[in-house]
Amino acid sequence: MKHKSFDHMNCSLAQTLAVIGERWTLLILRDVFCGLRRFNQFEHSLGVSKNILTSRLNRLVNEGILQKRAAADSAHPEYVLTAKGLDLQPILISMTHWGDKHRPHEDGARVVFVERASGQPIRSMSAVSEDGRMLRARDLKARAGPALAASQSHDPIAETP
Amino acid sequence: MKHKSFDHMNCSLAQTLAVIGERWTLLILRDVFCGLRRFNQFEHSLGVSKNILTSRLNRLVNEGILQKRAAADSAHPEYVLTAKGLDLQPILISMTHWGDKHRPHEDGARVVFVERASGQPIRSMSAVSEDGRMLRARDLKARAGPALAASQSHDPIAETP
DNA sequence: CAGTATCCTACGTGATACTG
DNA sequence: CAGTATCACGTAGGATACTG
Repeated sequence: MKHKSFDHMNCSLAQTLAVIGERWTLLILRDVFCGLRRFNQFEHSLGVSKNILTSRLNRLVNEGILQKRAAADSAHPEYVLTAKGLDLQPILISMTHWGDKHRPHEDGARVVFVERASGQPIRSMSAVSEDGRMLRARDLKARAGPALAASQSHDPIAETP
Repeated sequence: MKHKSFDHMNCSLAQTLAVIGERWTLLILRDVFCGLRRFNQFEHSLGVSKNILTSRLNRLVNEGILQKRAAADSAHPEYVLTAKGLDLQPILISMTHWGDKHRPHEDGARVVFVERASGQPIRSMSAVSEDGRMLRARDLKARAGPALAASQSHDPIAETP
């Protein structure tokens, strides 16, 4: 009667959740994306217990999302994103945009993602067609890929209100 | 000594996690995006207990992400996405893309998102500049917005490996 | 500072029986 | 079919003391 694992599900979303689906994990990653690197910093930023933080960091290292290494200037270890971890950024940004829009702060945006070179804010996250047009949710359709044999393909969002 | 709630955090990502951060919630939403609408369908698709499913669906309805209504053709209730729910799509797609890339199935993609009109697959999710260029993770920077008063703005991903 | 090591709680979860 | 209602269980989570 253990908790069911998502690992066995043949679903890319479930696979992702199996890795970053625990409560604190995405908040830790947010901090890493914001430039925090040390155990100490995470602990104070999040107010999370040491044992949980340890466990989550180890998990992320084992999954190849973070790399643990000795910092250049000090003897203290630090955690930095791998390429695999950097690839999580669209997820983080999408969630941040959604929270900003649908659970807004009265003073406005809490964080703004800008292009490093120009300082200009990015567009809100959206699906984009091959030739670069922004697509709304109902312009899309999910189709079963080669790894999903005989699954009936429902029409994703036909006639939503 | 309760579990800490994320609600009070002044962070858009935490706000989002407070709503959709529980284990089953995103999988339920995936099913809704894939066209499932009825209690029965979710139950069989996910293999989740009725009580959990009930609780999650109620939560999503209360948050304004799903709308519960009587189906046109039958007396059975059905759950459909609201506009607020449809806005979650970039999150779902981002997570699906990540899972497909970093925990791949040997046969290839499990699901492909295509443009409804053309049938052509969409681009992989990415941040996009105001003038439409795709931006990589390290091209971006997070800046504190108006609602984040005196928070020190670390440099997000300076010199990651 | 960066963890380990304990101990404890309660929430998320699961199985199943029951109901309109 | 679409839930409610119980009951039981384990894991995430939390607090704190301790260590190299």
